[in-house]
Amino acid sequence: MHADAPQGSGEGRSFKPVPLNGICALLSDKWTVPVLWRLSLAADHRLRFSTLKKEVEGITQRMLTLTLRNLERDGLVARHYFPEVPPRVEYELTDMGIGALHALEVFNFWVHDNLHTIREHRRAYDDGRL
Amino acid sequence: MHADAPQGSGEGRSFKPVPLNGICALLSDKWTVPVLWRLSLAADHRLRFSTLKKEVEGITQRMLTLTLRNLERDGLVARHYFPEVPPRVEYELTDMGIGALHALEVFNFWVHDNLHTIREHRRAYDDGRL
DNA sequence: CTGCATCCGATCAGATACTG
DNA sequence: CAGTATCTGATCGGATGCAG
Repeated sequence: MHADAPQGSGEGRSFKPVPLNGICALLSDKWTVPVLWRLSLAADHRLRFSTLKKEVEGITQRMLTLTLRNLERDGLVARHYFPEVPPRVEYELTDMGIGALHALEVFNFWVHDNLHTIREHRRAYDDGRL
Repeated sequence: MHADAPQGSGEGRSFKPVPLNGICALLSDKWTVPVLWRLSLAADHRLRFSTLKKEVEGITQRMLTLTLRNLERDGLVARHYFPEVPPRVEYELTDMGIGALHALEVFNFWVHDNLHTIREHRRAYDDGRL
């Protein structure tokens, strides 16, 4: 556990000052997390393009293609092409992709726990602004 | 520990399907994490506007203002105004702000551990594309 | 089925100038 | 010092049409 890391005191692991920028951009891409998430729910972490398009709420074909390209480029997703007719393509979550999702779990829980409070803050703030 | 959460099996905590969207947007705002981070490094989690502007690498006045407004609105940062001449304003990380940063630690470590691998994947992918 | 190309409106973010 | 206002180029993302 590294519950106190921000202070940078000796915790066995030297704490690098926000390397988040750059790679973090990947996960702020609006569709990357939903896509990774949907893949993680599949039995073998594999889904076809068309399935993803259907089941990732609201994504367009263009955005799904771009998102998958970036994820493939970064090694979070593997692309499997089957030259049949009609063609079939499956996308598979790699081990690193699974790791990324796991690394976001704690944050996910935090959001879940604090969503209500944040919403209230927003309402209070907006009320004072009218 | 909830190392297996994505499958949604009973782990004591019901796993909500990606509530990340919406609030997650906050933290994908490019400047929010750097600003929160810089505040967390201050002795009492407080810094003046001008200090932040100087020490958050590359941020413009406009973006700093907007970022701080959003963080204040969400309750992650508190604004303290001192009506002196010249005016002074301090921004303080709230407990919730500290919590948000902690919730991102695991991801931060993941990025640190995988940055090199991701870069290599990118290079390999880009080479194949020329 | 999968995916690329194009057009186009909406939003983002930098630079600059001005105020209490 | 700590903002606000405006202008503007860049990027994002949706819609549509076409191709292997």
